[in-house]
Amino acid sequence: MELEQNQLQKAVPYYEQLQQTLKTRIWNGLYKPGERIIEAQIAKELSISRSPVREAIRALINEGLLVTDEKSQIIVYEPSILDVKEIYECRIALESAAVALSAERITEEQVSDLEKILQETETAIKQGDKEGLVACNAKFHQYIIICSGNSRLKKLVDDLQSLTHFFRVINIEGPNRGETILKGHKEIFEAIKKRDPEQASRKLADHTREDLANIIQIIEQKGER
Amino acid sequence: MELEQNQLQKAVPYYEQLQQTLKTRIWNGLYKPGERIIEAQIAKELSISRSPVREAIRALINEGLLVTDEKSQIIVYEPSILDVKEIYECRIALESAAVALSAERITEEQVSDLEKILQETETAIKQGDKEGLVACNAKFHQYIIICSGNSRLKKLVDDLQSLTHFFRVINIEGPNRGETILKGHKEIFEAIKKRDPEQASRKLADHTREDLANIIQIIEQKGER
DNA sequence: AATTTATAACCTGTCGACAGCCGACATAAT
DNA sequence: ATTATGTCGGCTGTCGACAGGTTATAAATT
Repeated sequence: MELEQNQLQKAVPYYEQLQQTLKTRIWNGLYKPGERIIEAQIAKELSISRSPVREAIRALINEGLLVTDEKSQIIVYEPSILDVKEIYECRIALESAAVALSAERITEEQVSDLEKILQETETAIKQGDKEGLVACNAKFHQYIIICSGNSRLKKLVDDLQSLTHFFRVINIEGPNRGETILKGHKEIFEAIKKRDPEQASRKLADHTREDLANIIQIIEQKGER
Repeated sequence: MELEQNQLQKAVPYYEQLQQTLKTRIWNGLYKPGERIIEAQIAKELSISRSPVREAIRALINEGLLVTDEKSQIIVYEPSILDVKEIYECRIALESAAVALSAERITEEQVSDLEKILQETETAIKQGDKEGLVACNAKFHQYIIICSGNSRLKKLVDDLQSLTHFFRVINIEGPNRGETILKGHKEIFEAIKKRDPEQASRKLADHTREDLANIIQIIEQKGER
């Protein structure tokens, strides 16, 4: 039967589950940016000991979603404009290199997978499905990295991913964002399909810089109110 | 008086000290690649409890110097040729982006700092000081990242740094390596000095690819014996 | 001798406890 | 009233202990 698991999985340790839990709590704004996080408090809330909580927190610090201040207190990551710029510079460095590799190495099958993602994106836009759009956006970028065939590159991008998530959510705000993003993706896709690393790389960098500009504008706009 | 410290420093926690200790042990080959590492064992050896050891190990896993296998056993990182290639692709992506930024943003003072590093390198070569050469090489690359002014970019490169260390040591083996490396660095330096991001980026990528080719050759050579 | 079974040794994930440090609040001194 | 002193509570870093799952070792069976 379909539901059957063909292989038992070892119990997922608390600290891993917790890492996921905390991550979504942060993403969903349950913990506010700048808010202090306390090991013992979370441990008590979930009726587990501090050890797994500690490990989960350490992992999230590595992901950048939590930050330690001078007094080794732990607070939730607070995006700043400077930081957005830095993160996007990193993404451009990593992803434009990745897409160049992908354009060289991608298989026919992967090309059609990519195309499928673009179609999904189109559907999401038509239905006004914002969450779906964010997901498709992430999926497109992620799949390109996978096609590069470099697992370390993928890991580096994934590490940035937790932070990028914030901005992806912001990024779909603004006039005609869905269409603009899709257009950018299509151009990147075409360059990959033509196996033109140089162009793919440039298109991706342009596209990402455009995202960045949009995000900054929205943040500044919000700040004014 | 001069010796007076104007500010007390908080004690460095065990887990941080230990992280450093373990790192150098791995670098120095005290723990062999592929060798298994056991929390309790290290804890006992150093007469501390498992908690700080655990945290140090987790940190090193993040750096890539330790790896968990399927049974969540912990073993020392084992460089492979595929891996070297992947890591160097990542370095090229990150560092060539960084050097482009540096060429745009570098200050006069930083330019002369960089030049000083090149002079040190020259001295190290003349004196046949291999360790000094490795250090200078690392210093040069690192300082370029700093000049880019992007702290996240720096962190990403630093993360790779722990692994890169292995290969830097290998890289100075081979005929005329010191001179070749220095020549590459000088070219990069000149491009930065001219504030030519495009050229700096290209020179760095070429230089790094050359390092990679050399490293691979040496590794393969060793394998044959 | 080869294979199975039964123990024993080991390791990781988790727990509860304690010490030292820091800040908050309260109380005392000028 | 303001500054100084003292106490309390909270939080992090560290400790030792235990449970459950694995692996290795030794005994038993064929």
